[in-house]
Amino acid sequence: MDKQERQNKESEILAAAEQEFIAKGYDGARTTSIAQAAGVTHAMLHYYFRTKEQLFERIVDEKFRVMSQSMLAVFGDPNLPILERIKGGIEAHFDYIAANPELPRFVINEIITRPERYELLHRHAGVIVSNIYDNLQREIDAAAERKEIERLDIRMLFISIMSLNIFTFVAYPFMQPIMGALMADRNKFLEERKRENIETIMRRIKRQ
Amino acid sequence: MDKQERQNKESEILAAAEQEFIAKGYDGARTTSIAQAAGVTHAMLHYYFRTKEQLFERIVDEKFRVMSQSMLAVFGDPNLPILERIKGGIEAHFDYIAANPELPRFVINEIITRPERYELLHRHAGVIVSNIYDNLQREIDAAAERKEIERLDIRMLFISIMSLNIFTFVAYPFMQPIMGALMADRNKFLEERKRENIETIMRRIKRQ
DNA sequence: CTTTGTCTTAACAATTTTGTTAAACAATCT
DNA sequence: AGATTGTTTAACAAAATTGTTAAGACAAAG
Repeated sequence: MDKQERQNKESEILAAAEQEFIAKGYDGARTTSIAQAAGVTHAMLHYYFRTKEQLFERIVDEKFRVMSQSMLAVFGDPNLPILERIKGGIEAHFDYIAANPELPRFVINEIITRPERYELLHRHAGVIVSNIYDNLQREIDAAAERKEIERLDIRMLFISIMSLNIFTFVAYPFMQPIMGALMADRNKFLEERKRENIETIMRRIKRQ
Repeated sequence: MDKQERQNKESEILAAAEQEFIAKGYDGARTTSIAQAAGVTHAMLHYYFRTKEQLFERIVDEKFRVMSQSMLAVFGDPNLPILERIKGGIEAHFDYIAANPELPRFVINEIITRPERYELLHRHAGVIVSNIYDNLQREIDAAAERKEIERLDIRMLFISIMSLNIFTFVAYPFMQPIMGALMADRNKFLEERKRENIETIMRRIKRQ
């Protein structure tokens, strides 16, 4: 067996584990199911990753990283003028979540059911928060001073953007059947929803 | 043993089960832990509720009902003028979730990890959606015709309101430590956040 | 005060699930 | 080839967890 095949097996287990853990959570996931889905015996899974716990950590670390990146995306391109920058940030964040629609729910659940892991995202996110303060808040204050936009707390805006973008995906499965035609075509709905989120935030920002 | 004591035991088990299921999910919950928290032997738990599954269903049914009610609250008091009505709806919904902050996450998880139960909320929520259409959309259209507010799809507005209100609570545990002073005092933050959500939606509605 | 049905306990059974091990097997290096 | 190293398999062990049962305690009703 050559190296490529081995790595292949490892990554097949990881892929199967990701699916299983995201779909069923840590407690609901079964190492035997993961092994079966990956096409290996369950002894092999333990050979490669030792324990369920360790396998899970591999997935969680990866997902926390992606989640942190998605949050960074909200802050957009610093070279653009403030309104363009925020608009681009919303769009980038939306697209990021669209590419990983199950990410937020997984991460939030993980944090709530196992708070000890908290700190990992905390460390990642700590950097983000510094960014918000040191850069964007100043810029917003300046623009507000020039009467271009409303005076506001970037953290509140950040929460609003995350709310609007993330909820769309987290709640999709249970909103879809009660929304009729609006959500029947997923791609069309997501396009409309993205526009709606941008519009909502832009109106919150612009001076009336 | 009289009836009251019996009912007491039953409701103690239910209370303990609610806590455990919400905190750890179905798979993570342990019937022995529930029994212990309720102060009964685990055989008693099985005597009263037969299986873990049946005990869980009792909790889920209750939570689905509360969730449906909270969604209805969004539509506010039909006797008020449209802007007042929507503002009141946002506020009522926010307060509803504030009183049951773990409800949305629990319900969404339940639906996603066990889609077969889907239909329950679907049936409940179907009624809601009829309400939206037959009443509020008409009223909004009329107000838009009179140039009082923007023309918009009530379903999109509904999603936005739910997003802003629910995300606040679902994400609280992982936003709190990265938000510093803003979220340090929970009650103060929730008040500010409620105002912010109302402001955000009102600006989306009002004609510019 | 006996009968009836309900409640309680403790021990146990069945199953599921994670994890281990020893031996077979394959690949690689000298 | 022979030794060494790493991989795979099948069977097994250990633990946890849900659920059952038999025997008896207890309260309520006749």
